[in-house]
Amino acid sequence: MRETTSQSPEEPTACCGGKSDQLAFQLKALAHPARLEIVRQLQERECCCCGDFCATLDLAQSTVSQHLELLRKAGLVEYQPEGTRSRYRLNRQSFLALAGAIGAVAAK
Amino acid sequence: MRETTSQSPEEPTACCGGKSDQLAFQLKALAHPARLEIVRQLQERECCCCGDFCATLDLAQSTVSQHLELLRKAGLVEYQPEGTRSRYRLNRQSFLALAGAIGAVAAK
DNA sequence: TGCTTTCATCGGTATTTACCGATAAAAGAA
DNA sequence: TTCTTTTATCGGTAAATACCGATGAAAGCA
Repeated sequence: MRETTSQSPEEPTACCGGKSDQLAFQLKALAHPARLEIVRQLQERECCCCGDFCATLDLAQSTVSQHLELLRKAGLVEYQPEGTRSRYRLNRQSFLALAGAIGAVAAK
Repeated sequence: MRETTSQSPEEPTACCGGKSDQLAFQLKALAHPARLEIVRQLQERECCCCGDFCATLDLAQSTVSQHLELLRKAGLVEYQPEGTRSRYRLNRQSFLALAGAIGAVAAK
C-alpha cells in the first residue's frame, strides 16, 4: 500500500479526445459535496490528514479515504505519507488550470 | 412537454450546504465527455439544436436530449423552443461564475 | 386533413458510484 | 515484543447514471 502520488485517470475510458476525458475526470472528482468540503477544509488548513476530514464529514473512514484517493488521482490534491499518517494538501496549480479551462468557455 | 428554462437542482439532495450542492451539481453536469463536447460545439456555433449535437456525438437522440436537459437544469445552457426545434446556447455567465469559484480555491 | 420533422419523455437494462464494515499494513509507543 | 493509532484496501450492497428503443406531442408542410 501507500504508493506515491499519481495523476490522470488510469483508464482513459476510451470515448472522446483524451484531453476532454482528462478534464471530465477532474470535474467529476470535484463534483461531490463531500469532496468539495475536503477541498474547502484544505483551503483553510493548508495540510490535513485523513482523520481530520473524518472528524468533519460524518462519513466512514474508508469512505473518506476513497474520496481522497479520487481527488489525488485527479491531481487536485497532493499526498505525502508521514509516519503513520498521510498528509494531504491542495494542488493549487490544478485548480488554476481548471478554472482557466472553464473560464475559456465563457470567452467570446 | 417543453417547459421553460429552469435553473438549479430541483431536489437539493439534502446533504451539505445548499451552496456546496449547487456547485457540485453544476460540476457534475459538466463532468462528462459528451456534455463537454456539447459545450465545445456551442462555443463555436453560438446556437445549436438537438439534431446538430446528434450529428456529432454518435449517441441516440434520446440520450443527447437527456444530456441537454442536465446542462439546462444546471443553468449552463439556455434553451428556447423555436417552431419544431429547440435552440440551445451557452450561458456564459454561469461559466464565468464557475471558473471564479474554482479559481478562488487556488487563491492563497 | 394526413404526413414529416424535431424533440422530449417513458420504461427498461447495464454500468458506475457511494457507502459501509471488516481487515491488512505500517509506524510508533509501551 | 505486543498494543495502539492511522490509513488504505477489499467485498459487498444500494442508489445513481448512461444509454437505448419506442412512443408521444407540437409544429410545419403537402
